[in-house]
Amino acid sequence: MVTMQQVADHARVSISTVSFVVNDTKPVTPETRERVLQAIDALGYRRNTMARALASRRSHVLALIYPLIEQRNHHAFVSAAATAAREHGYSLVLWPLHSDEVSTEIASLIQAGSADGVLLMEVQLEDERVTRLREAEAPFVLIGRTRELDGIDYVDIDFERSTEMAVNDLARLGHRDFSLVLEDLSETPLAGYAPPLRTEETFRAVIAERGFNGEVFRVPHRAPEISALTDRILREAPRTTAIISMHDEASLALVSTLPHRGIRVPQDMSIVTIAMSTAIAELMNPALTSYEAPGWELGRAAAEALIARLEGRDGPTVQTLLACSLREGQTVGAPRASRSATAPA
Amino acid sequence: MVTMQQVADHARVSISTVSFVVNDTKPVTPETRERVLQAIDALGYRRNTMARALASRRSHVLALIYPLIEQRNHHAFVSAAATAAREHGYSLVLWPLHSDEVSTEIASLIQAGSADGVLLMEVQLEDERVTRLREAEAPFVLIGRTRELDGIDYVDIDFERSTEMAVNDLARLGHRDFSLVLEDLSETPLAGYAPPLRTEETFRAVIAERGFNGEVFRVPHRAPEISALTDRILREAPRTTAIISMHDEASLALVSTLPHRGIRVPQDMSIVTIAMSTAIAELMNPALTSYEAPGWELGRAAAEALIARLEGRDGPTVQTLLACSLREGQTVGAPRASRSATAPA
DNA sequence: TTGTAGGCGTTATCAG
DNA sequence: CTGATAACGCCTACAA
Repeated sequence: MVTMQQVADHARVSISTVSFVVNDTKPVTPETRERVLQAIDALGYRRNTMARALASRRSHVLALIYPLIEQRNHHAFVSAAATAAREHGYSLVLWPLHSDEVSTEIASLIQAGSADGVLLMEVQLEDERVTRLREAEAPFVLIGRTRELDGIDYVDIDFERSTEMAVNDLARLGHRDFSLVLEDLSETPLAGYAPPLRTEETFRAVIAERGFNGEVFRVPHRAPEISALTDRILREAPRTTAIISMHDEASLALVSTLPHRGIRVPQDMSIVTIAMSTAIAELMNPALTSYEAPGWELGRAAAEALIARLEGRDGPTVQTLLACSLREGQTVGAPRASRSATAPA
Repeated sequence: MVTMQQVADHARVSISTVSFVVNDTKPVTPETRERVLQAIDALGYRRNTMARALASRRSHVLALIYPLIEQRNHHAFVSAAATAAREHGYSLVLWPLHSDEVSTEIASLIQAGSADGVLLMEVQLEDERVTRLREAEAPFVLIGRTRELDGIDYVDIDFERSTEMAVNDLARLGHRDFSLVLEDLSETPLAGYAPPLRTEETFRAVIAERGFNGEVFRVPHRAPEISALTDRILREAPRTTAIISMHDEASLALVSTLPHRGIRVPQDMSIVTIAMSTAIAELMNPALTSYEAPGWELGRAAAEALIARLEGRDGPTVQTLLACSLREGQTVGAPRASRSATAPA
């Protein structure tokens, strides 16, 4: 391993001069700088990450804490965060965390100096991890939102706006009778997960405001309930002409099952999904129209917000909301003029 | 921040003694140990990661290098690797790497002491990154296999065996006429990606050995080609009664398109997919029968192999192959006794 | 503009 | 079994 001292010797300067040019922290004459640079090049010097971290008290590591639930598509998000981090000279470590370790592990991560800051995903409305992070005075950025948001940095999907867009886009085509499909997380560790709650709330508000009809279906993550959904909607909300779904599995099931009930998509029923991975939506036949989650942008925004916080401790609170963007598919059309109840097969 | 020295003072021992109990590196009298432990507890001491790394010359970090291609489902794999790492006192950092940075970045990662070892995924048959890693004498484990494997640690899916299983399972039901669908990566950065190559080779061998008929279809990752696949198979390999697919998008397209051609799945055509994310397979209607990739096991095995290599530099080469496991769906059945060509719609 | 020297918090070697 | 003490490689006042 090549050390700074060796570079200094080779360039016939002192070790601090090397440090100055490496970190660009103090002015150095062009000639000296050049000599140093050449020495660095000649010797193949790399400044030691750990020594730097120790001396500067900054690890240049961001920890991404995520639960091991893993049903969703966090891929774009994680990649984007890692990429952005690296572009800024940071690295991203994955910190899988079971719910029962939260209290102990989360503070120690920072106290041990393993990371400078924390990215927290799958945030719940009331989230113990946030409490712990504040207690530990750890710099952090949420991906998602807690209920209480005073002075908290976060980036999140704008579910409110996305839901509104979905209803409005469909209304523009003439739809008046909606069904909303959500994941029922009530019996899972994600019980307090905000997106379905926010979406439902917004849905009800928009529906009420515009005088539409809207039914809400909460569907757990179990095969039987998912399979039964199609018939359930046809039975319990027979007037439905448009389904808005935030339940990936249910969306797919609907698209592939409705035709078997004699209901054509989109002629007899429109379907849109919110925040689904487009990769999957596009694979369906017909391709699902979806409001795509801005995963990549969120990941980047989160990492950059955290770095900004780390580098300028004072800055204003970052509270970024990004709406989903419409990805046209083939599951949306105008409602049939005169369709009423359609009997299940 | 609480330091070892403070703990030592509090426990009225020397700093080295604290180190001995913290690291369990030398025998200490139960009483002294107890005093130290209590001091640690009382002060809330955490040993500083960076100082330890510097002094011990071991960062306890594993770097997961992955390309930004991202079409696959690496989630289980990454989570498992991160989890296993943490269980062993390591952490996993994500190191996104564009192909043009390979030569410079890969060595510096180790030389800078940012990580002790490297996990490399999406390995190609000839992979420059492997060359670089060897040059840098960086400890590494592949997820995947290069052509040359002497003394190289790797874990990989046993595509050969998985393919064989698929053909044999189908043959047992009476199938004799197969089509194999693969991703055509020839124009992509993954051109030398081994799985499709190994699978094709095995497929041809098994087919030949057992005297079956088999056609191979290479399908790029573009919508038109994927949509056209169904008709292409019906046209070019009309006798096919069973399709084996290692192309996720194509698998989905086949399942949802064949019925529109008057071909029922599985009565008229069986379909199995290899190495697809089960999560998706199960969403289809009918649910895809699939040979599921052991993502979680691979991730864990890879991390543990690397750690073993780091801790006992000498150990034997780890070369682990894990076959996919059958996940029954509803897309496989016996072939129709007397089906011949079926005309495209 | 450049150099000197004292940490940063641990580990690890050697005495005792 | 316990304690000094010298690294580890770099950063950063402070001095020159």
